[in-house]
Amino acid sequence: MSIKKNIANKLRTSGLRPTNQRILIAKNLFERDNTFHFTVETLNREINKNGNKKISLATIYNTVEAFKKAGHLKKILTSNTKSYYDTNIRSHHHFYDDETKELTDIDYQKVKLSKIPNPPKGKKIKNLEVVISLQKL
Amino acid sequence: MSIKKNIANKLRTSGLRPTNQRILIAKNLFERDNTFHFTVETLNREINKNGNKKISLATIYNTVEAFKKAGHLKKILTSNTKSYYDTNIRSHHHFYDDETKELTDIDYQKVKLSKIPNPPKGKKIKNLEVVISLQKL
DNA sequence: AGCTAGTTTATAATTATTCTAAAGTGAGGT
DNA sequence: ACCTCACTTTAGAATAATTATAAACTAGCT
Repeated sequence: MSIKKNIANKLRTSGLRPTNQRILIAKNLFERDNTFHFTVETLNREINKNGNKKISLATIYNTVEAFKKAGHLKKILTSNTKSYYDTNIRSHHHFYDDETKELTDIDYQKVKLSKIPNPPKGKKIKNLEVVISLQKL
Repeated sequence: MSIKKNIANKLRTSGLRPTNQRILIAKNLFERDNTFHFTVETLNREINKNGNKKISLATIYNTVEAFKKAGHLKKILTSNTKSYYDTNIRSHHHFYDDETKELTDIDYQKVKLSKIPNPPKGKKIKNLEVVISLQKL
């Protein structure tokens, strides 16, 4: 099956109509060897770089949000004012370099929590993330 | 010594000239029984609520940033597009309720990490924070 | 092929933050 | 107490990130 058909099916099973824009964005996000950390801005740049037909920024915002809702993307915690997303949706942790604003994954097995608190009543834990902020030596 | 004098000295020793605005903001932030989680918006509302003379938003931004630099405030990690600050500067962790955008402290001893990664070379760890995102049961 | 609800688009609107440059003020010296 | 001046504050403009609007487009039916 072609990549395009493959992606289209993935979208369909997520309840998302496989439009050309969504397929193109999905191809850019998910057909990668490594996980991808991005903002709407960098994703847009990436798409244009590959010589594709330009996609409206609003569509990129909508699509990224739709992919997040469908569970294909995760929002990353930062102390920044713009939103970062991650194609790695497994529970995992990050280094965050405050100077360069660069995010890198931390290997899952490199962090071990021996104790975590109970959630407040009426709530359950949706996600647990460790962020280690870095600075120059 | 009066509260005002006390705050003025704290500011002076941080290299910040104790202006009326800074003293008023500091009073609102640090003369509390509990730690305070806030955004510039909520802080501004708080100040106005107490019947004080209005402070320019730009000043609040400047002051909060200056207090952060001086080590009196910490920026909190969220998946939000606006900046949250915390008057609790000790290393500690948070619950973050994605629906209500509410932040609460997690008792330091309620989280234990038994393993953390080495920082990348050339970098050292500035801060480590665990954020537990919550959702409705 | 035609219909329709879901999608995309350019653009406007909104929100959060930073910049600017003029007016105000704390603190040291007189 | 008064001067001076570097540091602050201020209103408003500028910028940046995101969301809303409403007209045009299109995937997936029949």
